[in-house]
Amino acid sequence: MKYTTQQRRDLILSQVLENNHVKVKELADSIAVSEATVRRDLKSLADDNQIKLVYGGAEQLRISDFSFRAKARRNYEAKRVVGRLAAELIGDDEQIFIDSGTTCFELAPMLKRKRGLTIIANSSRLVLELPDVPGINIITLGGRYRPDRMDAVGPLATAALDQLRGYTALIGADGLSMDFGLTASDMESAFLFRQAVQNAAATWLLVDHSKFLTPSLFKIVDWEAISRVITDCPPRPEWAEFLSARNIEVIYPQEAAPAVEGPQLTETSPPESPTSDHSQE
Amino acid sequence: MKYTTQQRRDLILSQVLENNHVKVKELADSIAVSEATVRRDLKSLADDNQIKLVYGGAEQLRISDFSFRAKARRNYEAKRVVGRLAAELIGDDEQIFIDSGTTCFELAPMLKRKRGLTIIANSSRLVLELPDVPGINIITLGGRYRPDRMDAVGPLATAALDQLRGYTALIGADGLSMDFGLTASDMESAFLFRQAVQNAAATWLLVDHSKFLTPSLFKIVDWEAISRVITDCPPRPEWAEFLSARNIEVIYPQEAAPAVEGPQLTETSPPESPTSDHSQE
DNA sequence: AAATATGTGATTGATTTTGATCGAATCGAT
DNA sequence: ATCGATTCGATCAAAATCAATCACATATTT
Repeated sequence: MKYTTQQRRDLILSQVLENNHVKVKELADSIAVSEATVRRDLKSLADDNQIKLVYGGAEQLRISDFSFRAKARRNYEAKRVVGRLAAELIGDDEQIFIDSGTTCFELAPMLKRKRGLTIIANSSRLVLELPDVPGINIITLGGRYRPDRMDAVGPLATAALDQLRGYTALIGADGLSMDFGLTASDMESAFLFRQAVQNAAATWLLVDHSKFLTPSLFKIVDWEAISRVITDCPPRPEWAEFLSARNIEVIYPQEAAPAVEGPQLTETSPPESPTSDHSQE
Repeated sequence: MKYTTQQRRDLILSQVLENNHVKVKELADSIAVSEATVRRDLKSLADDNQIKLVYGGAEQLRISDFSFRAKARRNYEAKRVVGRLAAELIGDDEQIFIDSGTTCFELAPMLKRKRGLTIIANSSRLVLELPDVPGINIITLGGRYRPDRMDAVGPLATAALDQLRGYTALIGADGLSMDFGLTASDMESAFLFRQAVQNAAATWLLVDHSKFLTPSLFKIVDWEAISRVITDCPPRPEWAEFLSARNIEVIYPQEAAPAVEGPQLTETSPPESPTSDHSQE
């Protein structure tokens, strides 16, 4: 597999962020390029103040938004698949709320072609990622800003949300439980998203398959509030039955992998993703 | 499968937007056209500022706030001086509102040492620049987000501001006029800052000397609302008299030269002798 | 139908990136 | 401090990619 320079550097950067430390030798080995190239890449990243060079390799510079970036890299491809599916279901001239999690974050770049879209968000990181095109209106929620998560929560955020109705809420969840509903590991996010869902005209749940395994601490909402689940592979039979019994539509990729990026899906290795050749959906 | 040129370019563009980068080879392979054609398409898209070319392919272009940077560069040193002066006047455990202009922006990095500070802001740009230290609480105002200015305005912002009182408002202005008061070139900012000033316990005006010359279009507030003016050099006599008559405290660097056009103050401590022989401008 | 315009693919020379080599610098252990 | 083993940085040839050009096919206009 050959990468462009940018792709390779991006890959190296995520390696640095994931593990704190990388070695030139290991990188050269894992990406199948020469050590000279790896050194050039590391030098370039260091010049951009993205990493810090150390003897034998490199390590990350600051811990500031490490947690988010590390989280975002986890199941990255699965989240992208979910994001793309969700984007396809969003029409022009709609109003949507997007939560501040990493899954919904992947949705942002896919919205560049929409027109007349209104996006409500409490995450600065998401807003920065949103396209700056005339057709898209962005509404941010204020509130207590949390630098590590780059989002706003608290009474002010809730109050702002209370001024808004009729949108479609797109939320992720850290965990799912049949009897306890959607859960998050962060209390304030959970509270805010609950409010967002309650005011929404409809709510879609965006989760990758890993979320079906591990429930989290704080409840967001019950299953009654959910009208659609968008995920990256077909749910297990018991989940399919559970969701269908509650009249919740489940959406996942229809076995057609987009032509250009078939081999990318191997990272998380979801159950049988047939790498078909060029087939349009 | 045959595409028209436009269809092909749309397809390529969405590939670039969805994946972060694409390679010429893969695109040529996937769409079944020659690499020359793909390069022409990429070039065309790049000419339209839709993507960025990189060696081996293309990637989506990063959001750049060029306009903001260009503006911030103007009178940069003067703004830094004003920012530092203002920071020195802010005690621990205070609450301040900071406006979204470039002058107040320079204040942000100077607040690292403060403890228990609460900062209210409507500018993402500013919030990103604020130090991420435990002692500082940040409150953002939501509202209609303007990507070019990276701030939030409109009814939601005003409503959020109405929940807050008792803070000190630090605002800049694009222009000053003795009879018309503080003015801004942007209507929505002017409206929001007026609200901020009206709810504030005290208001400080942060301006560099150039603002005393040119009034702008939209009025923010009258001089009655201002309790302090922080600037980079002593005001001209008529302004000094005007401000003193209104009981407005004027603050400027002690060792600063009288108001002159052009020569910027040196970064740390300007020398007492303002007559640098090669005063070039 | 002829002429024109536009788009495509192949070729060629220029440019960029990569990999290998070698001396210099750095680290760890004696 | 000295030695041995890595690692680094610079240099250069090879490989990959790019930009320009030309010939040909297709669509559009006259």
